[in-house]
Amino acid sequence: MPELGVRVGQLSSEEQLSVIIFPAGLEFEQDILLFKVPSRHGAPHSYFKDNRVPIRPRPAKNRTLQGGRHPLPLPLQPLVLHLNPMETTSNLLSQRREKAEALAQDGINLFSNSFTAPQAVADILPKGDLLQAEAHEESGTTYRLAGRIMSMRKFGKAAFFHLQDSSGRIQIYVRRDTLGVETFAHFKKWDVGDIVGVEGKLFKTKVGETSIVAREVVMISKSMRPLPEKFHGLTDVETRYRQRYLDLIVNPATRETFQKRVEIIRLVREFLNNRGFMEVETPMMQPVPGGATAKPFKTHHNALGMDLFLRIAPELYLKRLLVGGFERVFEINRNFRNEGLSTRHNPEFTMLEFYQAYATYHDMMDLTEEMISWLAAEITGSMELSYQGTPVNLAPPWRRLTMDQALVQIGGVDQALLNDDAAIFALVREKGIELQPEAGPGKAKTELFELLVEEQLIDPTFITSYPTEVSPLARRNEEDPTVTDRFELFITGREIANAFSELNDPVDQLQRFEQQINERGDDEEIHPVLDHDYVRALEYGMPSAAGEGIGIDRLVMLLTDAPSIRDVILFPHLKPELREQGKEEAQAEA
RNA sequence: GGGUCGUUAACUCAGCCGGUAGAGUAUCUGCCUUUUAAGCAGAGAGUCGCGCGUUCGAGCCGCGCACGACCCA
Repeated sequence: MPELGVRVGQLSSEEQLSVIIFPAGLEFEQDILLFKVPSRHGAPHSYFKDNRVPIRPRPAKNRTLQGGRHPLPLPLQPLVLHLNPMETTSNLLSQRREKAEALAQDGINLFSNSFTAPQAVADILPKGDLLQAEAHEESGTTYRLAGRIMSMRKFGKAAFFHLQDSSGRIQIYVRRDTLGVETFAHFKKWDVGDIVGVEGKLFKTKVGETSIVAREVVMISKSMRPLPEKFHGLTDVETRYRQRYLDLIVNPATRETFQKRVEIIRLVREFLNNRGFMEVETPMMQPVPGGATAKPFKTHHNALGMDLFLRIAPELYLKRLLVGGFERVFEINRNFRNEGLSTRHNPEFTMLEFYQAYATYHDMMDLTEEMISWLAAEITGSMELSYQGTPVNLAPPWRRLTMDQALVQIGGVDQALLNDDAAIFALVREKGIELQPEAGPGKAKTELFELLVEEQLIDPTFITSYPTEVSPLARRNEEDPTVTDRFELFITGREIANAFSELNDPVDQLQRFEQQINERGDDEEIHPVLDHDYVRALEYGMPSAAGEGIGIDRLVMLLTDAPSIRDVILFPHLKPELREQGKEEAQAEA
């Protein structure tokens, strides 16, 4: 077996990178060449197509491969292969391109802008409507539809396809003797995935499917890529998240989920507007990230020469509006937290916050119960639903427990321990929870609650009387200052809402901010900075008030039975996938 | 951050003990004017995620990396 040398040669054309293969040590007069597409990874990839032995030269210009490793059955005589780039790159994409070019050469506009004002499929085909038309017979008015071809059954001189628009799907019947020979010939180059316009009358097929027999068909946008398979669809979750447009095209359930999401947010606005709340917009970029304890994203404003933070909560701005005299305000917008990702956490998520003057957290509980049970009925048609196989009953009234009651009744903690700080710390250690040294008994109780109780709260449950220690912005309870007038709402073991009677005593607020900073001051990532302006605002006087935050994404998950927050966010954050980028660029170059 | 699993044709997936990469759909060619997972006949299509190693030989074994899913922290 001869030794072989492989050398990366020069581009023989714009599209071909040639690789010269020659038996090492042999004299030869003619280059032996080989081909294939340049890779964007730097190293050209090539292989010897005839015998399928891969050769992978490195970017390093010359490299000798050991003979024994690569038993290439190369002839000792020089060999010249001429490979046509069109042949070697033949694939689905180029086939579509060729088809499109053929249509274009026949004068067909592949991206026509002239088919306007179509009707909606749903207007023609209301659900359950049985058409009056007799089978096999055209009747009624002419309809005009536009949408994407989702399936295609071609015959020699006729075809059926399904057209999908944002409202639904309808079958279209195409015949050569209706369209004319020329148009039908063009039509036969249409593919699943193309966006087209159709005009024609209704009829019923043999098996009774209401369809439209096309009198006219127009190409609106030629698709250059094949859609995922019709039967199994697109199931790869990574592709579904990265290429959400594809997911939306082929998976009706995805479309429904996001339609429901939009509807939920619309209904929330309606609910609050009807109760006199006004929607406001407060800064997403804040010089002092406040209103929650979380790691913020940092950015920089060049002209002002200052760092800004994407907000972790709108709370402090909304309460400034209470000071300003807007007595009922709400905001639905994104919050950003620079923390881990999970099935329940996305770095940006949508939060509803609302504030009502002259109200208490008890009013918020009533309002929340009413709003969410109403939403469920509107969206799912029932207050009893199933989340990931677990039945959940949202019908009011909802259970209300203090944290201590929940620890005893659900967590199985001995009532006697609750007023004994030492015993609580002992139990925490016994459960293997690690606490910061400065953590007090309130923090310890909260940790126990999260461990022992939280995930068992399936049906909606308000947990009240949160320790003051873990509630820096909430008003103290007037009878027991160690707890606050606060609740969190849990459904399916997850926190859905957090609300409290607002702290409006500027002296108390300043002290709590200072205490927070003393505890967290060394944590640069949390950036605890005292918001002096907020304290100043309180000094002017803020009405007594209650406020609440509801995680919209988690609420949508609940009402759409979505297992992951990524299923209810159109474009969830993913790490960039280099391989895909490479493919795209290679294709763009080709 | 740790563990488990996954990554093979455009899509959905097989691939045994390490021995020339397979199917269905999609695509292409031919036939086909009521089909609907249309049908019949034929054909083409692969960087087996990436890299290194072991081996005469790696989709398969080892190590590392990337991306994703789930669980844990």
